Amino acid sequence: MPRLRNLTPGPPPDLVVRRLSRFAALNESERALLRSITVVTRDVGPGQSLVAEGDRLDTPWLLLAGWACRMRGFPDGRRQIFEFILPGEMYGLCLRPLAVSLSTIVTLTAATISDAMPLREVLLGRPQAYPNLAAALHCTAALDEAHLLNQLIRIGRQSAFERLAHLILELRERLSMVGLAGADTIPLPLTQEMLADALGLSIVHLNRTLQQLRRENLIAFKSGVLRLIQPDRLIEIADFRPPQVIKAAA
Amino acid sequence: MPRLRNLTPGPPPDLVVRRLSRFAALNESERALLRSITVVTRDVGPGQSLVAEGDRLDTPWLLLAGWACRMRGFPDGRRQIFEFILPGEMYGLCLRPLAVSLSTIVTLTAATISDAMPLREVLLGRPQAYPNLAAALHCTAALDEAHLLNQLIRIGRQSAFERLAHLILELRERLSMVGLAGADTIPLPLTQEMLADALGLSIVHLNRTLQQLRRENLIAFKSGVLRLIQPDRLIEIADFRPPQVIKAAA
DNA sequence: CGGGCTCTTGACACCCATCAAAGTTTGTGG
DNA sequence: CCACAAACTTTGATGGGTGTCAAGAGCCCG
Repeated sequence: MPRLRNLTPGPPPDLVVRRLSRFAALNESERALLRSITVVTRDVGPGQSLVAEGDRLDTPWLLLAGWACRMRGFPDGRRQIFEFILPGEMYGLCLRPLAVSLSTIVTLTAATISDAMPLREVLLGRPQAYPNLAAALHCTAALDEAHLLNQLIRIGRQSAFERLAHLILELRERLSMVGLAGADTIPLPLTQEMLADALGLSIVHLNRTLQQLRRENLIAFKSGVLRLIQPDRLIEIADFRPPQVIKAAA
Repeated sequence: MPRLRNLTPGPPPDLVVRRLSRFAALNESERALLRSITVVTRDVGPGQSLVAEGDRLDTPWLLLAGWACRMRGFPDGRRQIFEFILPGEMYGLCLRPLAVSLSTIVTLTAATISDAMPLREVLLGRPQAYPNLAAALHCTAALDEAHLLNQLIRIGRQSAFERLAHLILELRERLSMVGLAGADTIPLPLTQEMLADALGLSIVHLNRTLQQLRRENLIAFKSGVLRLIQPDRLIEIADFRPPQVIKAAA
């Protein structure tokens, strides 16, 4: 059980509403539905499995606080993190009937989750009753896929230096959607091992790459807070392009 | 325009029916619907773009013959292939409304395609009229996702040797679903550059890795046909596990 | 105050990319 | 049908990016 600072503490604000509002303007009943979901919450420690490979994907969940990831492990201990799940994001939602999870979902830090079953009803049962919410949920699904492709690009065709820069920029963008990113600063409550497992690098090399970014005065990273000193240069280095997920018309 | 042998020629048999029948037992009207789709076809040369990044994903297509891929390119010429699209498989199907393609789809060989718009109707309009077909289509979507995760595992955490073995096994499994794989042989109409772009390797290194597999008497590969000499050893080397996509109940 | 984790550093080996050039196959046109 | 050109494959040499091993330093928690 790794020790981890919990850097997204405090009363869970309207992270989810704030995030989904980026995709579509939600009306009052839609916001109320979302808030009703986040009333009952559950706290989970770090390193806990939330969904196992093979589990039925019949219940969506909201991650209200803390970080998690989708991953898969090898028999020999290697593991690959497919994508991070950030505060305010959703997991376990799949519109296909009888869908089964192809990956394990585990918390990386202490976390707070809540059952979001009503959102499944919204999408499958009566989307027309919550049109904007349905559109927003579709957008988040599209973003998920975009993040997976980003991962492939990073790992397949970028150097360690480029990879790390690219991931940092993606995390900044996603955190800013829920209001957790400062002007040039983001919370990053991950160990270097977790970053390495996501980027397909060894721990040692990730550490050196991190230092290279520091040495070139591109970032600062201390006690779970990362500062982007020259975001524009990072964008250039990583060839970072924000995803083309179109905001659905109202 | 690369020169490429077209190794999946001849009259397009019931590839699609055969493949989807693996996932659910199709009734006669479902099979008839599928066959009606494949009557009107279009031939496309190699290297042709079928879907561009940003295109609306409102029309599904069937690839009746030839190979294609989903990919993304860098400004400097690097490119990453996300997944191959094999004969009998589908592309451009997305159930989300207003969905937009996040990748480019291009043919790798000469190919034959057909418009599969009716399948979209089946899923969105009246799935209960074609229950088995709908279930089968959901399975193919799940498989697609499994292949993406396979890619990430390969590229992120496997050596070149393991990667290539793993990809070969995945291709064998997929080709056998449409009846294109022999007992221990599969068609592989790809240049080494294409394989390299999929596996995140350089052409030269892919070539050497291929030779290593040959030298260790694991495969033979000549003029577009690959023979798996010791499939079991390949499975061991690559830690290959067939996807957990459950066959939906009838 | 002690014991795990985590981060950092150094040394070293090897996997893989790059550059360059020769060899081979395939398709095309005369 | 042959000859040529283009694309593809193979090979060698070399350098650099990353992984591995090992050990020490820092940090947080009990």
